Amino acid sequence: MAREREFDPTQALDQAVAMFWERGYRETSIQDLVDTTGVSRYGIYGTFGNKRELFIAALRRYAHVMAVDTTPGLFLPDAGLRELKGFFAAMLKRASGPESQRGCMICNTAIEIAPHDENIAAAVRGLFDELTSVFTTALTNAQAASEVNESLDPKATAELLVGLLQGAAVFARTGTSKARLQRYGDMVMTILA
Amino acid sequence: MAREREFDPTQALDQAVAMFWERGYRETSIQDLVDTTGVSRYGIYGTFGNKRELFIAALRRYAHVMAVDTTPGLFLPDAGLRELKGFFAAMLKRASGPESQRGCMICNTAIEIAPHDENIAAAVRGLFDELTSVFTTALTNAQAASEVNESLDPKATAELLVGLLQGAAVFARTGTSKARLQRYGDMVMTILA
DNA sequence: GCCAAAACAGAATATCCATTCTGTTTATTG
DNA sequence: CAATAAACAGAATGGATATTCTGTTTTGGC
Repeated sequence: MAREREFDPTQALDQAVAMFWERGYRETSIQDLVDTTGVSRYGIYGTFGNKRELFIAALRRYAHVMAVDTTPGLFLPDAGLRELKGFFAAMLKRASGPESQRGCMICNTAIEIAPHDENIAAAVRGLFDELTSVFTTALTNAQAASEVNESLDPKATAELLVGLLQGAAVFARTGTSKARLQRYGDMVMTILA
Repeated sequence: MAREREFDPTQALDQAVAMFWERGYRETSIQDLVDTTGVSRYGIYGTFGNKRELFIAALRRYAHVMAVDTTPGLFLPDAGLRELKGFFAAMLKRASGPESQRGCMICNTAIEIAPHDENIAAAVRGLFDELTSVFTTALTNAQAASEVNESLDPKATAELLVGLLQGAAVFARTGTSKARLQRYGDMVMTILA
């Protein structure tokens, strides 16, 4: 017995993800979100609480969409070199495309907010840990299949790969050329051989 | 024939570097700089122009101090694996210390400002290029001395190392443990062998 | 059709910020 | 010592921002 909501919260959240991802937290105002999503201030505050909570929801949504959208196979227990390659290829393809300047929202958040907000820092570390864990599994499987150099410690190598991914995200955000990013991706696979 | 300046511009710039490095551009106000440096608004605007110009001066100063302070030998034409190792060790030591949350000012700038300011993006790319060039020289020398795997392409490997350094900077900014950063540094050297 | 609950648009509030302006102080030059 | 050029402290300006508040509109149940 009330007026019904005029917007779809998930769609609005996705639009917020796009804005926060591209411009960062500080550079995205509530007014920007109102203008872009068409959602009223009332709707935003009523649905998401405040700007900080909306940002955290957007970060979670980003991580989830990224995991599911690109190479879902990587997150299965039998993932191997194929899925690892696919994941890096997908990330670098995105980093070479028209949305390249967005980089990686987790990386951007790590730099912009993590040092000033311990909760967000912990969330970012948690996301890095999850990725490390998934990479470790894939590397272990790949070594069992003799697809990856067996002298590499899987966990330490997984941590290195997460670092390499962050490096690529930084490069993407500065407008690094497609050729260079491609060379970078090739080198990542080379060191695993 | 006038009143003399009450502050040392270089010292003030170094204090500005510390603030911008730690908090970023947006989160550092002119008032913060006035309070911390003790320099009047008049002095800041008269000496450095405006906030953006001051930031660019601080970024240049940072890059210069970093190059000179840590492992100056790396920037000489006969640098080799020893200097490369020394540089990474120095960077990771800093990333493990009390100022770890600062990360790397170039990396922070790449994320926070480069996508919205093409001049700064170009400056950041230029700094990455310089580092890549220095790493390439060191890797070439190291290969000639059989200290580094000779099947690795020096330039592509140098670009990978710059990416690894950015990855470490991102980790540092999220409060990653000392042990993990140490393991990361060890892995970097492992892949060169 | 009427009422109450909830959503809407946008005004109001209280800060904060970069930059400029004003009046004052200081030191050098003549 | 007087004049002046430049530096200082801090007020003023103009604009932006997150959040709250107000008055209006909508809708489902009676």
